[in-house]
Amino acid sequence: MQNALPGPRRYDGRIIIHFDYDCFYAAVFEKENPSLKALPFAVQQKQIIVTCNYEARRRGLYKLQLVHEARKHCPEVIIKLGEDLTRFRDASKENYNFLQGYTWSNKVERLGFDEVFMDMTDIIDYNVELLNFHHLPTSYFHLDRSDPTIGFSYDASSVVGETYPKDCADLLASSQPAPDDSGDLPLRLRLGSHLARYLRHELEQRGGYSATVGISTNKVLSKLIGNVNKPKRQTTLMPPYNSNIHGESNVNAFIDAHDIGKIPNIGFKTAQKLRAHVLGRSPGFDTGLVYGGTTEKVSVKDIRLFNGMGPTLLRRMLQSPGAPRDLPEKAWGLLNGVDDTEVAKGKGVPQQISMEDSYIRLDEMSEVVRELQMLSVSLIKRMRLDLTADNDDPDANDPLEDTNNVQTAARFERMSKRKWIALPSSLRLSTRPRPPLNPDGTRTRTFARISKSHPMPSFVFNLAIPVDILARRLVEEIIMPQLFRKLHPEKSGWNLSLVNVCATGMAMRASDGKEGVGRDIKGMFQKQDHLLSEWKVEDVDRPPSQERNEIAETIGHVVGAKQDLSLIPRPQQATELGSEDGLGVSQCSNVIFADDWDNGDEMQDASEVCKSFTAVMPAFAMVAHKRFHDMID
DNA sequence: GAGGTATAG
DNA sequence: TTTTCTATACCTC
Repeated sequence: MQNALPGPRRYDGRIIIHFDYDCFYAAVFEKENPSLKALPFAVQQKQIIVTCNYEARRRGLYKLQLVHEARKHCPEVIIKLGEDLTRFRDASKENYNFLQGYTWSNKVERLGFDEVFMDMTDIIDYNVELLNFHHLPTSYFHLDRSDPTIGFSYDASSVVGETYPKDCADLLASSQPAPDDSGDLPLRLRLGSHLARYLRHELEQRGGYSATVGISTNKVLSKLIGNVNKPKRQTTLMPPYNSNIHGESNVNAFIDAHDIGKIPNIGFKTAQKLRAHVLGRSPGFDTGLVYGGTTEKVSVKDIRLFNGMGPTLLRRMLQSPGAPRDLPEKAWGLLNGVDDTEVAKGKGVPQQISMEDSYIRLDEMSEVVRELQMLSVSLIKRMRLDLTADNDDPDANDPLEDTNNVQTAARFERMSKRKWIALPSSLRLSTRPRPPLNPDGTRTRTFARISKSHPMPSFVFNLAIPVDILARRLVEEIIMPQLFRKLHPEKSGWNLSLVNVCATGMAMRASDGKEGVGRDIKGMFQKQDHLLSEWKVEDVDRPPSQERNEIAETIGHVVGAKQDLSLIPRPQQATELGSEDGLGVSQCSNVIFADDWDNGDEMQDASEVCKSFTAVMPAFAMVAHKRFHDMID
């Protein structure tokens, strides 16, 4: 009588496994230094503890705690700085690739650095077909269709690991389809639990990462059910998934008990609207430091069974300009444990790459330039890492890092073998201005970002130029004059609490096998050097020649991009120009030039960099450089 | 595409 | 939501 609407239709034909690596950041450090495992250990970014191991949690520390509070509470705590995400990103990618190797469908999706969804439906179905129902306890799980020796032995007569509910009588109904759920869901979940246990074990053997795992039929259920037993445990959500004459479904029982704010994809805004409706007033939102502490408790059940609740009422509540069109339907599904979203297939390259830093005070031009330079260096390095592949083996992403500015012949050779597999079409600068104080002296806090975009200049795709040369050129020619200036037209008066640079709009490049345009990069560069001298006498705005287009394409020119300055600043060939007056070296960062990038161990001294740079700069670059100094001086 | 919001870890 | 450093999806223009 209370349940006005039947709820959205279930589809439980999939088996989805959700992995959540236990205190991932801490685990990465612990792998580097195993002695940390036995100690209370935490990872810090800025003034907060972003995660800590279970030894630290046992002593009362928790995620997102302020560092000084953590130290006060537990003076023995070991703390490491984790603002540079490189090691976490690398470990995450390694784990991801490892798990990806077990899927047949390539439906493997990463959520943040420490979570992975896998759709194992095809593997489970295959193994169900091969099952001998007379010998379930001595079954063999096949991980490979073509090689029957690859797999593991398991007991298919029972689920492995924890279950929800705890004391369910799985089983025995093994050969008979359960009357409450269509077909063989109990059996398939059981196989899912064994597959999960195996992968968890492999993950830990391989890389030392333990995981908390959930097994169910969709993303939201498998993610939530994993949380029931943490850490180093797995939990399977057991049937019945549909309510029947004997009682409520395990899905409703499980989901109903959650606070609305704990349901994935129901974020703060949506949760507040839902709370407001069942409370009949606006729910208090609390600015205290305790995370998730003081929001008023409204459970999924309170909302699901609220008078008149259903997609129609949700439409009235949640439909607003800017909101996703299908949010009401989605939300109604989530309240009922229904989630039809697919596990995304592995894409190979990210959609965007960004680097950012936050600041207590950043209000001077010269400091902004320095920070942007550092962020740009990191960004270009990451682009090289994540958006290029080895020419011979496009899948092998050997981490070629440029740890210094030296352009050695050996490094050049390795670089020449790399080619771009995707190109970002756009460069975006975002800032978070610290809000000015109100007339009454208070400060309205806002965390909104503002941003401007510009086409990504093709010169950043030149793999033969040291990263910080490219970064400096990017800052001087694009980021400062084109982007920063538009965000903050005044020379002073602003104060930034955050700066972010982002490469976005990845365009995949044809993986043209052996005949690829990028096969002879070295030769092309020489050809391009020749073009440089030709260019000097040309008007910069003149349309590029056909030949220049080919070169630009070779080293990664984006079709449609306006600027086509794909040039290599070769000191020997550059136009001799007078240096600018009144330039402080401090305003130019520490750029080191290779005299000859085929024999780059002989370096020019790092002093007088700005002077040297302008001296060797082609004419077109001078314009931008001059404008840059006009701006910051 | 450009700029913003919402959500996630 | 606020504290970090990201990433994705989706909205309007």
